[in-house]
Amino acid sequence: MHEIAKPLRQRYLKHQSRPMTTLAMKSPTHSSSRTLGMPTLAEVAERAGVSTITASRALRGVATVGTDLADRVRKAADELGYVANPAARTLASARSTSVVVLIPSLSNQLFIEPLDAIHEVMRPRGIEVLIGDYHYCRDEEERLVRNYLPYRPMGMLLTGFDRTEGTRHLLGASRIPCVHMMELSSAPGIASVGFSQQAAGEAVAQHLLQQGRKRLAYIAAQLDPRVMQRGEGFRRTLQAAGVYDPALELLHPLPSSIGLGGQLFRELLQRHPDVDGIFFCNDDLAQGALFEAQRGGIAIPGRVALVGFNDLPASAHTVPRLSSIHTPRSEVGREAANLLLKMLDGRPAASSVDLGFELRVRESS
Amino acid sequence: MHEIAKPLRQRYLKHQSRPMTTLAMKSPTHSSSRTLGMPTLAEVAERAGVSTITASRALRGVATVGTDLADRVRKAADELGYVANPAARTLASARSTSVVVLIPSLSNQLFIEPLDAIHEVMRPRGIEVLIGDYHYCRDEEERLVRNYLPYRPMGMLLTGFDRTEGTRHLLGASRIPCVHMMELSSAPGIASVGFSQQAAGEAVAQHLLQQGRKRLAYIAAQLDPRVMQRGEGFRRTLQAAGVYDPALELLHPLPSSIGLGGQLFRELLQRHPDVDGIFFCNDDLAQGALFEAQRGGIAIPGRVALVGFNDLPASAHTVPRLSSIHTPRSEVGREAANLLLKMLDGRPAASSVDLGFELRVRESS
DNA sequence: CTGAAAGCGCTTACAG
DNA sequence: CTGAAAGCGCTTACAG
Repeated sequence: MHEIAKPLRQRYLKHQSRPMTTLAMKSPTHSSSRTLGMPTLAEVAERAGVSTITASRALRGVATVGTDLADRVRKAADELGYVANPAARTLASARSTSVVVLIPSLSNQLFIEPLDAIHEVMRPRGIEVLIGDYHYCRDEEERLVRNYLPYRPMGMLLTGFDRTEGTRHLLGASRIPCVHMMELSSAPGIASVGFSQQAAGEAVAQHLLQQGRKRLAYIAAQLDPRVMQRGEGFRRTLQAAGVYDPALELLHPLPSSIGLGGQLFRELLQRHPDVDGIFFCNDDLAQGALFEAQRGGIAIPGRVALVGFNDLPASAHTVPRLSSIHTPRSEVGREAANLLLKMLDGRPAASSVDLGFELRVRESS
Repeated sequence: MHEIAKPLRQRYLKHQSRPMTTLAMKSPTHSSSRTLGMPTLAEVAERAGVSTITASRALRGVATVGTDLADRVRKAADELGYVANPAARTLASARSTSVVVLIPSLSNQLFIEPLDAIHEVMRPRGIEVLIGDYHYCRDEEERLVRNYLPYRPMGMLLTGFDRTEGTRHLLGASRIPCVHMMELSSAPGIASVGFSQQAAGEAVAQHLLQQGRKRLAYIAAQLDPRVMQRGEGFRRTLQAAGVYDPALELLHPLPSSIGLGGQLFRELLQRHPDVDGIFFCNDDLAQGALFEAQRGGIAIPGRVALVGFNDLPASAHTVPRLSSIHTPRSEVGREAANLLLKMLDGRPAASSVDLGFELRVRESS
């Protein structure tokens, strides 16, 4: 379609034909493609009657500039609608204003909330956030790190600790400050914000045990490190209580979903009709089980108690309402971002922030 | 402007005075804070025994470089682990490799899918995507545009057409190629990828009418332009059928949610017990109504038929399964990204891509 | 096909 | 407190 291609070409010509208007006396010969027609620092400086360095300092709020001069510069910048060119700034200062966030999946609602929260703290500070989705693949994470490193991000926000040696090495060599989200590390010098996945699994097991349940199952999907840690906590508690049965662990590698939850629930009950309590690694699985139970006339929690994880929005509303572990996902993002900012400022900061979790017992258990 | 010309000329002299030494003997005095310790193009060029321009061209795949030379350069770059400095590249070429995506809300699941799809097409091409969440606020969108413009993005992906005069003006003056998502425009020169929101509303009304329903309501929240367009299509069809009753429109300004859906459903039935069909502007509202009906013993679709919008993941699984308009959200993102890429390449492209929608009749209607 | 020159728009480092 | 000089690491524009 010509109607698109044409305008683009014409636009380019337009640029060439109006160089003087904005840029006072810049030599017209090469103001075409290299110049962007935007006011530069030099123009601001000229208008304010100061040098470019002074203008630069005034605009950055460097204290050494006299208030009167600074005012003049700011006024000139305003009048011109000046905004600093980030590329020039980054090149000259060898310091970018971006932060990279690496998450296992953009399509998993779970990571949107921290991501959103990170945006909320970074954007108002003029920091861009570059997002990397590595699709739960460590090699892809390494590739992302390699691709983003040249951008010299001020810092990185990573998910968990499970990465390749290569990634670890790249990150270490780059000396870029990193904060790890969702899991906790006690290692000194490793910044992390999250909660204990294992303790959460233990809490669910204890709760179910207290309800007098004995045949307890774990249904999980995706099987990332955090899912396994939850399972570990659950398992240990059952073992300690002497009711652990490995046959009641149903682990599926596919992403968790409502549909998969229903399916795994059916399979489990078919094979082990005596199961009386199930812990799901994520609420969507549990919700699927809930719907499936309703269709099959299986009483919840009468015959089987169900407990989910993450407390997704629907869980407080299903029939029956789903018991779940509420996880502080937005808080993790916000605090991780704040922690990174503190580290960048050289301000004192805890290296490990445990935000905890909360078991919300509702109607399904 | 003299203070600009001067330094430049002098810089030129400096360049001349240390042309060959390039990096091998970089004066150690200033390799501290300004230099990043990463290999530069000049180092690659030196190692390959060519000029920096040739190295630059070879690495960018510019055809004019001899294959032998190009190979040498690539080899040198590999050995050095060279990656171009994006800031320098952007500054020199006045062309960035970023694309800005502006969405009304990051916390609304609806916009994650297009965003994800955009990432999937842009990232592999080395294009960064900068995300702007304007919280359904036009003024905030304008602020975002103002803040992102200096980054000189190659293009912008916008949501819908409802924006301030200021935003429109900024965008127009910047001449940055834009693609609009979710809604369609027939205006020439305006690129859009989406579907007809109004037609979708009409389709729901027709479906409900065909089921013999007569007292039809519209329950909506958030009330963004697309929600209103759906309502408009719904309303018109009811009017044409002579069954429109304005009292059966329940519009709520808060974000849509499951909880709100349940509440509005209850209110509506209380005030108008004879309602026999409801169209919800989003599935979460409809799901909330479904749960509420179940709790209140209201037969669905026996007493009231329910139809949602967007076909969110849970809708195919609820009891009863929810009828809904399936919208091509990922496709919108993917096609919008592809369209933008085509425009940037000057390749022919349709200016308006209608991806349609699909009414999925399940058990609730 | 290849390169010497010039420059992109800033900031750092050094003086005064 | 202010500024002249130098440079960040690339690419464009012009020659040959």
